[in-house]
Amino acid sequence: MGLNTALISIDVVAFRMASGQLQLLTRKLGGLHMLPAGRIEPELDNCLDETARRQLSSLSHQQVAYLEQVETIGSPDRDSRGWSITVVYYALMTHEDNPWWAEDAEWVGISEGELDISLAYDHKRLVIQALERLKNKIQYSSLPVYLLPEEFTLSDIQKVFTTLLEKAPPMRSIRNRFLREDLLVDTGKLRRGSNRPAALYRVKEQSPTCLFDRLYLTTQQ
Amino acid sequence: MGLNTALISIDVVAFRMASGQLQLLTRKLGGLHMLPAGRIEPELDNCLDETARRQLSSLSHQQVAYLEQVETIGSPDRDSRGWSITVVYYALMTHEDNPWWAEDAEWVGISEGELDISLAYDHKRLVIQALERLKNKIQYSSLPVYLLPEEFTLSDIQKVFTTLLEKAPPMRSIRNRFLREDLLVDTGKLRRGSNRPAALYRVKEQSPTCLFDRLYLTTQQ
DNA sequence: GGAATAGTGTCTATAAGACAATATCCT
DNA sequence: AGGATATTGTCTTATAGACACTATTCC
Repeated sequence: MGLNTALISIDVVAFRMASGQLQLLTRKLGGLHMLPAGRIEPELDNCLDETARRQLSSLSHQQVAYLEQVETIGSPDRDSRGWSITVVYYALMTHEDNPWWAEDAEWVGISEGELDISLAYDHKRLVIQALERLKNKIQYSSLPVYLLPEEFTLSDIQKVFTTLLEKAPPMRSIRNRFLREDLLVDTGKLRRGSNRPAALYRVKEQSPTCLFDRLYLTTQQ
Repeated sequence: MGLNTALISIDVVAFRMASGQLQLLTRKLGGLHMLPAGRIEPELDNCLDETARRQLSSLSHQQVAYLEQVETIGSPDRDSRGWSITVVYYALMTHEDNPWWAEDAEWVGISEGELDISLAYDHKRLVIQALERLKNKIQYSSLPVYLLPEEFTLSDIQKVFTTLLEKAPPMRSIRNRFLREDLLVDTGKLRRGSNRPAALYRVKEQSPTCLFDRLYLTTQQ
C-alpha cells in the first residue's frame, strides 16, 4: 500500500537556445504537444529531481546543464479525475548537434514570450511560470552560461539576454560581472568571423551557480 | 478513485518574533514536537496554499501575514511506509496578545539558527531550509515587515535583521530603502520610551511584497 | 581602406556603508 | 544636565550604465 502515483505528475519545462531562438522541449503525441512529464517510479527514483531527469533522459541522451524545481501546484480541476498534483521543474540545455532524440521529441520556438504552437492541458501556464523564473534569475546569476555550449564568448552571454528579454545589459556590465568573479576560464582559443575574433571562455570546473548581489537595471521592464 | 493523500503531506514552518527572539510554531503530541502538517482534504482545499493555511487555522485564529512555498521533497526513505511526498511552506506571523491557540500549539525558540528543542522526523531539516530561504529573502524584500505588528518603527525592522542574521544593515540603509519606496505610511503616532520617540509606520494598504534590486552587503556572512 | 564585431577607458548615476552630528524624548 | 535612542548629513565605496574610443580580424 505505497504511494499511489496516479495523480501526481512531474512536469519538466526544458529550454535551449538554437540559432538565436529560445526553444522548448515537447513531446508530440497524436498531433498534440505536451511537456515531458511522468509519474514517480518508486523503484527507480530516489528523489523528485531524479524523476524529472528521467523524463528528459527518456527523450534524449543529452546532458542537462541545469535543473531547478519551480513550484508544486495542486487543485481539484486540472485533471478530470479530480484532485491532482504537479511538481514543475525547469531545465536548461545546450544545443548540441547529434545526440539521440526520441521519435516524439520536438523542440518548439518561443518568440517574444509566446509559444509558436499551443500546448495540451494547462501546460502553457507552466511554461510561462518557468520562463518568468528564468527571466528573473538570469539577471542576478550565472544561469546564462547553462544555455550556451561548452565554449562561448562574452557576446554569447549578451545574446542570451536579448533572446529572453527585450533588452540586454551593456557588454561593459556583463564583462565586468562575469570576469570579476573567478567563474570563467579563458580557453586561449578564438572564435573567428569576418571581424575581430572573440575570446572563447568556458566555465571553471565544478563552479557552482554563481549568485550576484544585484540585478541589472537595464533589463527591468 | 481520486488522489490518495495518505503519503502526501503539507508541512508548514511558521515563524514569529516574540520578545526579540525568533520562534517556530510546533504541535506538541506526547512530548514530541512536530511541524503543523496534514493531508490535502479534497473536499475542502482548492489548492495547496489552502491546505497549508488550514494547518495553521486549526492551531490558531490568528491571521497569516505571509505564506510561501519553499520546496517539495520526495523520497523512499522519509516515511517508513515507503515513497512519500512533502510540500514545505513557510509562514510569517505577528506576535499577538490573545488570539485563540489550540491546546497542543507551542512556540519554541530559535537562537543563533539552532532550535531550542528537537523535532520529530526530519522536521529539523525542513525548518533549516525554510530559515535559509527567509534569511536570504529579507535581504532584498520587504519581508521583515511581515514579522512585525501592524504599527512598527524603522528600528523594529533592524531588529528583525539582528534576530535572524548575525549582522544588521545600518539604519541609514534601512531607512533609505524602505522610505524611498512608496511602501510605508507614517501613522503620525510615536512610540515613546525613555528616549526620543520613534515614528510609527504601517504598511500601505494592499502593498504587494516589495522586491529590491540589491542585497545588503553587511548581511552577507 | 572599410565593415564588422571585440574589447577598453572613463565618466556618471545609484544605492549601500561608515560615521559623525543633531534631535527629542525621559528621568 | 545626562542617558538613550531616533534621525539626518555627508563622505566613501562598489558596481551598473552610457558612450566614445581603440583593436583586430576579413574582405
